[in-house]
Amino acid sequence: MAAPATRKYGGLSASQRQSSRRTRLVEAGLDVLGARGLSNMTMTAVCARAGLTERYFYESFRSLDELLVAMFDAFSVPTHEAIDAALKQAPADLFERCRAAAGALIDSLTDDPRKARAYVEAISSTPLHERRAATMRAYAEVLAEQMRLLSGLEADHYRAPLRLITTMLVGGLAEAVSEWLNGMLKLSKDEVADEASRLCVAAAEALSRSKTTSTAS
Amino acid sequence: MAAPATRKYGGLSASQRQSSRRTRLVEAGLDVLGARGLSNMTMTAVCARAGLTERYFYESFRSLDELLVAMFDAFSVPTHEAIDAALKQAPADLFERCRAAAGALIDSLTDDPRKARAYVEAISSTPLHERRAATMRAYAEVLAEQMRLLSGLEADHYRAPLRLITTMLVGGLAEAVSEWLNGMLKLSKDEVADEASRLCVAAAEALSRSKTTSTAS
DNA sequence: TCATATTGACAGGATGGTCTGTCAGATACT
DNA sequence: AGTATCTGACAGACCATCCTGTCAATATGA
Repeated sequence: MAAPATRKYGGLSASQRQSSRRTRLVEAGLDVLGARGLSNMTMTAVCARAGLTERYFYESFRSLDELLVAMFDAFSVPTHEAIDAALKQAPADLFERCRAAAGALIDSLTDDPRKARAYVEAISSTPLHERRAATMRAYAEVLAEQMRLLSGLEADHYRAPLRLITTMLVGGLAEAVSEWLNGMLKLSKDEVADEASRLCVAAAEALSRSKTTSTAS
Repeated sequence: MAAPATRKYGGLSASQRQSSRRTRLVEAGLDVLGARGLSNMTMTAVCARAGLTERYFYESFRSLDELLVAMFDAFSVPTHEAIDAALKQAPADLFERCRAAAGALIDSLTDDPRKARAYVEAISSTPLHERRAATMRAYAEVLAEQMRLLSGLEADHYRAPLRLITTMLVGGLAEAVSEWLNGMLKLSKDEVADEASRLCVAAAEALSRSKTTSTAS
């Protein structure tokens, strides 16, 4: 009985239309999450906001959690790219590189007010919490890499402590940004990035000092 | 019509019985949260676990969120007390005091396996997230106090940066403990506490160095 | 032993959200 | 224009949970 059909519509192919709907749902999700909070973010509300029927929800996502993950990626991926780009341009100095990365992170997170709200609210979702943990681990690894390269922490016995320290620094920055977004920290963007980067440098120095017995290679 | 009645039952007064039920609900909440996760923690499940009818749930709590907050307090209060006690005994040295506090925190969190699970899961709840934020602020303030006293950071212009740094350190420790509980960090309890405390000392030193121009009092 | 408080069990309505199905109207290909 | 596809609107079944009410069984004090 002929091909399973796939016709142009509104000048768009079937897959274009589908991915456009998906995008609309993700955007609507950000709107709803920002405006009404996570507990009021239901499929019904998201679909209404997107101007789509619930039927189309299942076309792109199997559950709200899947949408949540897609929303997270929608702003965590660009953020990650911004950080990568900033790092590529920064000079080979630990403080400068931390500054560049932290600045890129904060800028990326604050360029869309919805992101800020989502970033804070998002933690209150179990699947997102896991996603967030994975992202944090990745950032911690990037930071560890920088420290290894720029502070001579190559030795193997640094691995575990370095991992702990970078986890703390990255987690700490996340917490600080969260507090800053809530208006609890009376500092400018730049000051936040500055202080955080200084702490990274101090941490690297402390680490290289603490095991000084076997580092004079 | 006599008095509104209040009779002993099982050797307990009315208020004793009520508070006992409340305790049972909190305990059951910890069990359910630990065993089945936050999304499966419903009133029905908690009541079943507690061996109480849903009617009694409303006697002590108006909503699941209220129970969640009570559960949080049930282990955050003892933890806070443990930290206070540890700080009282510790010598007047920043590293030692950080070590004592961090050790007390970790010990308190790991003495009951349910706490650990709850600590990780708990973040995925909006009301708890706020509670957590308040607790973190309190811990950050305690740490800031220690730094001020023991590292000569009394000057007023330290306030904002110090607050940022302590927020990062406390938030970082929380993240690290969370990762450690997940088995992502191959370190012993003591090593975690040691490294974290060392980072606190390094942070204090960096802070006092960075504004050295006006500190030579 | 009797009366009354207290309890646990259960029933069931109310609510809110998830899904699936139908259908008329709009759009595009021939 | 005619036909087939695609779309959005709606209806409503289904389900889980919340929450309240009733009631018999039990424990207590008099």
